[in-house]
Amino acid sequence: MREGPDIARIASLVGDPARANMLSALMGGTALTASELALEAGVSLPTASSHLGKLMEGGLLTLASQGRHRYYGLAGPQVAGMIEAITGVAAAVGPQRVRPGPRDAAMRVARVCYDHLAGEQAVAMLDRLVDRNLLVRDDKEIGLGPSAASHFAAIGIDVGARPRRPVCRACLDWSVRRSHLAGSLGAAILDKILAEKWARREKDSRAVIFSPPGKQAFERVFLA
Amino acid sequence: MREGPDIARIASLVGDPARANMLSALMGGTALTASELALEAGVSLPTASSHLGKLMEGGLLTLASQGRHRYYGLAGPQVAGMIEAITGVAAAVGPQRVRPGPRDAAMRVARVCYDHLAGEQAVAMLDRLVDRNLLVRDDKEIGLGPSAASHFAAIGIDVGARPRRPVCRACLDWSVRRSHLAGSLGAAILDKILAEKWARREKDSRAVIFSPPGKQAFERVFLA
DNA sequence: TCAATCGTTCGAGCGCGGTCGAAACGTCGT
DNA sequence: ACGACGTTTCGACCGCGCTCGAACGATTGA
Repeated sequence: MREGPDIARIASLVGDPARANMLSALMGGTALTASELALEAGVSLPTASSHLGKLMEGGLLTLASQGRHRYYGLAGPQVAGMIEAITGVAAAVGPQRVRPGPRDAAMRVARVCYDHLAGEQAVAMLDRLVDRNLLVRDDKEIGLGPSAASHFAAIGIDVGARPRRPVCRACLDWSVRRSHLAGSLGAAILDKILAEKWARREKDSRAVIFSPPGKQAFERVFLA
Repeated sequence: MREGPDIARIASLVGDPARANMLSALMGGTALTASELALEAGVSLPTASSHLGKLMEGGLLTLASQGRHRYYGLAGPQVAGMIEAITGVAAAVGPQRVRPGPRDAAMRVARVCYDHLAGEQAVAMLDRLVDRNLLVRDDKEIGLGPSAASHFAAIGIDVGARPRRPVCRACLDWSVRRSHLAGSLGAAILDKILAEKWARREKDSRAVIFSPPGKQAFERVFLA
């Protein structure tokens, strides 16, 4: 009998199919209402509410009440990272009769991870940004290079704009097994990609689909 | 209803207290027998056997039969990483009435992570090895510096000895939130620390306790 | 103030899965 | 060959927790 952090308690929260579906849905990064999550999980509203209560009590979710709507979101990057880690094991261990359908292929190329871009494109982007010395890596921590502020400002991203959270952060990619860029800069870049309509989000999925011209624009700006 | 990797299936495996205890025990890195794991989890032998069967079926464990003993071990680093991630969330989210007892403090300083050293000491060690250019970091991947082979050979570690797995690898530390050194070199260093009796393993725990002279020796060799 | 919508709480049903004792199986000592 | 030990299988018990319908609470807009 060993003690320490109660890992079973956390894991069992994720272990219920309905709750797992809710958490997966929230990995999209946008906070959702109880009704939306009930639909997503395929359970009735009372059942969903009960699950949400448990996830809240477990500290995995945050709640923002706006009028009669109550928006649930992931509690933070650490929780998102855990979900990614579990997803990675599930994907590695369970290719049992689950062929990698077209949607999975799209997910591998580019997808939303909490609030930033993940997948092959995102990993390649971070590599290039480091190569170009716009970012400098030191372990999980990523710093801004000397010319970062002016460079990003030129494409409409103010790296000093959001004080609250670290500007850059590494986040491990479950499909590529290497890091991609998280943090407020990662979030801002995803915002830009969607705002410029370089890519659109697949309905009911985390997949991000680039249009052909959008892909070129993205590569010109971030993979050059 | 979303599909994709069956995260609930994996999480629910970890979600049972008995199985969680077994997995935590296996995070010590050494493979254990069914009886030992039953004792560790506080359940009867038949119950433990049932749990082990499920963990095997889920792909989280490997099995090595040696005579009438059957040794169970974690299936790989990815599984170990997932456990660490869950542990991190549990530790962050559940400081509810669980004060950081003396054992926890020791765990934070140095502990075994699968097969290598983790904790503050391990994080500091990786930092220093990189500073001294004995190792070079590139994302999760860590390479050997130019003088690495001769340096480590001088202290009795052959970095080319184990072909199977990557020599170096970064592993995220749940207490410090930065990376420490995994891979065969990480394992070899832990072996040396224990072989030289610089430190001993706490009974029934992952904690690694340095003796005062052992700590000095360790710091002279790896933190100089 | 009343109706409409969103969400939670209550109560009861019920099935899945954890639990253990007893027995069967397999391997190793002598 | 036999007995001892480690492990798995079988069968039965039992309770936790998921589930939903119905009722209650909350917030908004007319």
